[in-house]
Amino acid sequence: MPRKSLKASRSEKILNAYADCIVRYGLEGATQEKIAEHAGVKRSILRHYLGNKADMLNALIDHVTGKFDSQVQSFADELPTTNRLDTCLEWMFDSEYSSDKNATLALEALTVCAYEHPYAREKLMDSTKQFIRLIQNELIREFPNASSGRIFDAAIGITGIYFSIDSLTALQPPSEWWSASKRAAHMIVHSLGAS
Amino acid sequence: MPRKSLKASRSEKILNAYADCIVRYGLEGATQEKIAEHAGVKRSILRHYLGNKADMLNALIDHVTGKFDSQVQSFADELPTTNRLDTCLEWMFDSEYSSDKNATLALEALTVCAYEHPYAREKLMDSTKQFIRLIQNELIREFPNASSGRIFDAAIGITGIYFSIDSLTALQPPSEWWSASKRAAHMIVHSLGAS
DNA sequence: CAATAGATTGTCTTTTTTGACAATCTATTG
DNA sequence: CAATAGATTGTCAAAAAAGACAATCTATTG
Repeated sequence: MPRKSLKASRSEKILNAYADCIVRYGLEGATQEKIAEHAGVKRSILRHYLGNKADMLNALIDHVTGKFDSQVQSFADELPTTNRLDTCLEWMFDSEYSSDKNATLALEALTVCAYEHPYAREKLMDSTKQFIRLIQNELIREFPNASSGRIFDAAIGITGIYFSIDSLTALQPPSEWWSASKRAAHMIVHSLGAS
Repeated sequence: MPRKSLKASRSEKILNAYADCIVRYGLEGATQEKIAEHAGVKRSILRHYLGNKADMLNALIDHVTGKFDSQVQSFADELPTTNRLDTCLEWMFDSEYSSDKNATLALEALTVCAYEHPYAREKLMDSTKQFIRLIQNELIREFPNASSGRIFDAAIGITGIYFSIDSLTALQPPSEWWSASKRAAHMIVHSLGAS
């Protein structure tokens, strides 16, 4: 009888706009006005679909972490059977291969609310761990004889380099910083081989 | 005849409070009210000493980058003559040795305004470069025969690992992540030695 | 077509944040 | 002590942001 709900698609569009805004203006700089403008809808719509400010933030946390997680998952699924580790680093540190860099940036932008927001802290931590685990798995596959400790250290290092150069995007670093980051990640990999 | 100005000391105190606030609440979440409360002064004082919102932001940019730069400088100055590189990594990745971690965190919190604020972008870029250069210098001292390219790659990697684990502070990562980061940095160093 | 449930728009109020400035207090020096 | 220049406080107005809700429009189905 009624008309079919647009809640799913509208919420998706709004939350994507929200994520874009926190990357550009910061978490508290992402006002409802700006979000609505980015999403191309009226501000009243935000409330209609996502509730008040606190509700929206919770939805955003789920959205951003969920999006990141699924991207990590498909990233892993699409890795080839051979040369996986090199391909992995290639994709991570080459902008041309990036499906949607904003997922990582939004994740980082959210961390500022972790102090006051335990739920955000947990989810962000989980997503971070999952990404580290992805790197761990690829390292294990390549170096089955390396100790789990060294594998973990390497995974933390490579992940850190990636997060770092990614968050530096706002400063518009020269492209050499990206290639240097990639080579630094390779250094860690080689160090694993020379155990 | 007049009374002596407190501008320097008051501005310092206020800007430190401002920096603390952007670390905790984000750049746009750091309202004048909160800054004043953290600094233990009335809000009117902020305007008296530092002008309006835009003026305060500019002052903050100078303050944060200046503080970071001077800490990097004294960090370099205090390094011993022997075993410099190891000590360097020790200080970077051990919370007990950290003089004031907030300097790096404030730097990172400021990057969100780099999109709209070219002046901030420049200064943040300069500070980042200076830090990278510090690492480069220590690497060169330890590995004078390594190519400058590999030195740079390693410096970018180590710096990235540091910035990354530092910014993860908000998520309260286990202390093992810090030690793992340190060992990852060492992996890069060792990789330089095995050229 | 008629009824329903949801979509969309518009407007108003309340709260938060910032801006502006007057008024008062206090240290310093001649 | 008296005058000065700066410190400090307090108050009000403007603007920005969020909250609330009524009114209207529209797709869907019996």
